[in-house]
Amino acid sequence: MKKIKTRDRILGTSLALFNSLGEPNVTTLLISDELDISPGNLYYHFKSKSDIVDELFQSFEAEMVDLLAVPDDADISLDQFSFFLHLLFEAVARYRFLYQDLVNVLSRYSQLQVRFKRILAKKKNAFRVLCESFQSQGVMTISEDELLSLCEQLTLTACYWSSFDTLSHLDDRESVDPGKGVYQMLHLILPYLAEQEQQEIQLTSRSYL
Amino acid sequence: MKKIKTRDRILGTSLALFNSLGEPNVTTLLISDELDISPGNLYYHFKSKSDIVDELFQSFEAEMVDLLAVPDDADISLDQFSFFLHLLFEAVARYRFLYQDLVNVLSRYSQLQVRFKRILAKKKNAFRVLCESFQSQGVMTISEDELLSLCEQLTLTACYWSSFDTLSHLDDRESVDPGKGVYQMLHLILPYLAEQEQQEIQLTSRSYL
DNA sequence: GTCTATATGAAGATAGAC
DNA sequence: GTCTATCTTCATATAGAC
Repeated sequence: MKKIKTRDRILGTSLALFNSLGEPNVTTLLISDELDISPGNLYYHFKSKSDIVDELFQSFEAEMVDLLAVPDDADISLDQFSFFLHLLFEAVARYRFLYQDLVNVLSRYSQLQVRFKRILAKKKNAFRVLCESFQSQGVMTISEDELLSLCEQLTLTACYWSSFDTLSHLDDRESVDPGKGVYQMLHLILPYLAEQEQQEIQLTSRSYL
Repeated sequence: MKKIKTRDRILGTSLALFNSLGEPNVTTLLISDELDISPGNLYYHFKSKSDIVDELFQSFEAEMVDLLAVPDDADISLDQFSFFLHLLFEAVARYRFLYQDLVNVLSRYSQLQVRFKRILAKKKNAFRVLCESFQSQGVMTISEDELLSLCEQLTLTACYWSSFDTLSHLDDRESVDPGKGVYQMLHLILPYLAEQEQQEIQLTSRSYL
């Protein structure tokens, strides 16, 4: 029976509450209440609420940097791409409190702005690298203009899909299914794929619904 | 020299502040300060802050209902569609405070949830009707699955483009250019258009950048 | 209609005992 | 490490004079 450190319990509970209620609606009192510890105790471990947000963001950042380190020389298969999308949506969903009130969060924790933008740029770049890999394999045909627009669209969707999906069921905000997001993303690249791959994607993507 | 009623000045200034600073960051004190009136005066005209939000939402709702009343029997040209998108993005931009912190706003003003969802459904339906018009004119070819996915994507983009774009320049939040949003939207339908219309769209859409 | 003054309450944060 | 008690700040909102 391992005892989890209070510090880590605070982080875990904060993340869960942020995600389900929205970060601005979660007070330090609510966090400590949920953990059955005193507010004072919470402030013994973190000198401010923004320190909690900071540390959660750092985990998010680390996960994303790790995930988005896409090799730009290897040939990526569509299966690998789907898997990548799946991991991406799961990571975003795990930290969805950041995206749900993005403008608000970034304006109140302004030190996160630059770092968030950097992740966004990495994301867009990863999509570009992946699409270029598809192109060089002859699986994708697309003009430069359309490629830029597509990558922008993929990035937008990767950010906001889970928030958009949440709108459909604002009541229970606990569960998020990344499946539909992956489905949408695959359908974005679909028109630019070769005949055979289109059929392949249409089959596999359907399983995500 | 027409004198604008204080009540309307409150609405206008609130909207401007909400859009540029984010609704949660705008206090009633800030609004009255900006207007050089006393907080008490503000509360003479609106019994609570949520009444201001409510009334702004009502204007937004009215504009959207008006705009989204797309005739489902007429043939819509691509030019008309572009124009429609332009109006749509302008309307969304004018009330972008709603979208920037959507989850937060809808959770704190829960009476808006149902109404917002209704607008969202209308939006998606409008896109569907428009695409079906394109299909019946022989301008667009698309399968049922793809059409659903496309309409979802158009709706998502119509909601979040301006927030996404804002991320690129979080410093000056006053100006929003709907052009790039329209460009993205046109590129979403592009792959499903007939040869000739593709070229047409590529030309006109470029002018939006 | 508009003001000043003030009540109320909540959230973030600290001090000091155990 | 954890608690209780308390402080500060600030936002919403009201009362009553002009």
